[in-house]
Amino acid sequence: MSARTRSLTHAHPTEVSLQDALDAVGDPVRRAILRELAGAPDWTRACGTFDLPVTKATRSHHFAVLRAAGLIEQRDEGPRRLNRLRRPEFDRRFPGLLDLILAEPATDQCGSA
Amino acid sequence: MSARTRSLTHAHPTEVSLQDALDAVGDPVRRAILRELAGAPDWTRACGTFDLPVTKATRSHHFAVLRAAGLIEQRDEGPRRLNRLRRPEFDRRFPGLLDLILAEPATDQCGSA
DNA sequence: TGATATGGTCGATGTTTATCGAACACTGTA
DNA sequence: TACAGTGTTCGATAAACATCGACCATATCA
Repeated sequence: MSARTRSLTHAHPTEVSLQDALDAVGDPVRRAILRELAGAPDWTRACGTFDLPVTKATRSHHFAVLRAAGLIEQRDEGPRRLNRLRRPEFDRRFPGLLDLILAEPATDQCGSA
Repeated sequence: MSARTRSLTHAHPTEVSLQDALDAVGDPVRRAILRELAGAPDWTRACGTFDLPVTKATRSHHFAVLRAAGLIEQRDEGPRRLNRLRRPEFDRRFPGLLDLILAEPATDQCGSA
């Protein structure tokens, strides 16, 4: 993680388009991340601790998309990168959307195996 | 329109997955259709009357996706195919989602030009 | 019957994107 | 310093999918 990369993890977009939000939420792996994140206190889950059927390269990609969409926030804690669901912020911008995602039952493919 | 095709336009799916709903709503052209449809009484708009930046082949494809997702219903009226937004049904299945789409401002690209 | 209008189907094309392995960067520890 | 653990970046690949032109089917009207 370079200094440049680290600074980007803290910055979250001021205004996210509906298109970006729907794209972010349109992937089942990313929805699994959101559900798993919603079930834990803030800043307790590192990226590598999620139960996902993809390699760490793909995993890193999905976290970047969620970050760009304003759905999560990240903070470096030693070698790991801890996550927080930006629930109130996202709810204010897109009321009801996150509730739909979190209400979705987890599949065999993505998480809760 | 064959008899087979016509019967399919009336049938709408009993249970739509969140994935299908998000896919359907993830395209800007389809969101433009939904917004335009929401601004008119039921069964007053034929497929060809929508202001869309695509050819009729693509248009027909988008209407089929919306139908499969349970977002619209279609009925043949002579040579045209009239549409109805299945708003109460969709709202009951995915509360808040359609509201987000309809609240989105129309772009230059898709509709309300 | 022919002409016109509406809409669907088919095959091809281009773009987007999810995915992976490999290499790299950083942190913490022995 | 060396090593192990965590996460990102890069290049390549494959699968979806939005798009189009061309053709087909149906309905209405002259």
